[in-house]
Amino acid sequence: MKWEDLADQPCSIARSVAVIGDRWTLMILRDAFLGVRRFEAFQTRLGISRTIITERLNLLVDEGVLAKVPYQDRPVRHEYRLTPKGLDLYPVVMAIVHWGDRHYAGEAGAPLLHRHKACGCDFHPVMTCSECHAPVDAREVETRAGPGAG
Amino acid sequence: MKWEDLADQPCSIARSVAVIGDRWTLMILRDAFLGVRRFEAFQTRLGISRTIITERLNLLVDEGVLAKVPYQDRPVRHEYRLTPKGLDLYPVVMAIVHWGDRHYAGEAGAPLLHRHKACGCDFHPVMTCSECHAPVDAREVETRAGPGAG
DNA sequence: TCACCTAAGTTCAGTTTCTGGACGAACCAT
DNA sequence: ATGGTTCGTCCAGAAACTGAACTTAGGTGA
Repeated sequence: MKWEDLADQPCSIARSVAVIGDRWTLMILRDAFLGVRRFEAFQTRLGISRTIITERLNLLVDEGVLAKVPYQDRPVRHEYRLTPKGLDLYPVVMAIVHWGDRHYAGEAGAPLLHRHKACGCDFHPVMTCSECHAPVDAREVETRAGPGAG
Repeated sequence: MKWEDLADQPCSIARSVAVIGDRWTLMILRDAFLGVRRFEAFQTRLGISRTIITERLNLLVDEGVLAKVPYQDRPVRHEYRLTPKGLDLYPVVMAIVHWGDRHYAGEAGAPLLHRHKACGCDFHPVMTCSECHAPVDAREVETRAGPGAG
């Protein structure tokens, strides 16, 4: 299998991974959620090849995860903003952050804290069931083919 | 920046992405959560180079995400099982699945359904606040440097 | 007016990584 | 003896990534 074929698999992970599943794309999304919007800022923060920044930003724009919005004319300059589809990735990003916090934080603790404005507390994300609202554990879930299976 | 440097960043996303953040590793984890345990099964299901399977499985074992457990002697054969650290990735995998279900499912619907045994319902994951238990939206969160910041 | 600066790319040679396919090791079944 | 299974390794060629220079379109200061 090749990368391009991932998008055609009857599997939501494969389809998502085809868009967001490489190292630099995930790092770009992290920065986007931290408020980074400009090409130069992504490039400087990540310190990777401009070619890759261009390519990844274009892919995310093509997929509707980011929108390219002009913020000045003469000369035209654009910034990259998360779309609603992009904002929907927040649980993915937070789940990854939380796993890193649990398993790779040093003695000092987590590099970043997240405060939930609604309640005012520092929090970590908890995955709950949409139906009974209880926290869900991997072993309590049964997976089976759905209507969109191949 | 190079891949190896990601693990040394004062950022939980970078550290996590250094381990799980490439296309094939995420696909291997998907299969692991679906019950796949053997080298041949991973290779056949993914249809990618055996070299990559070997390399990725070894990385995941080194990082304690999978454990290499012998299931027979003469000749010794191993299977790869999710460790508790690996099972902690379930929210990451489910968040990715859910994003794919929302934005890439065809007319037919989701390729896979997930039943929460505790309540018996098909569900999707909801990210909630560990403190007030309310669902969390990206715009309700304020991020700031934590004790482990660089 | 001229030199220099910024932002957002593009181009390209050289390096690293990935692929597909063959091969190897250690055993089992017939 | 021949073929099958499982889990790899090895290698040449293809694809992806890197770093550095270059481009475009305009702005700044002297």
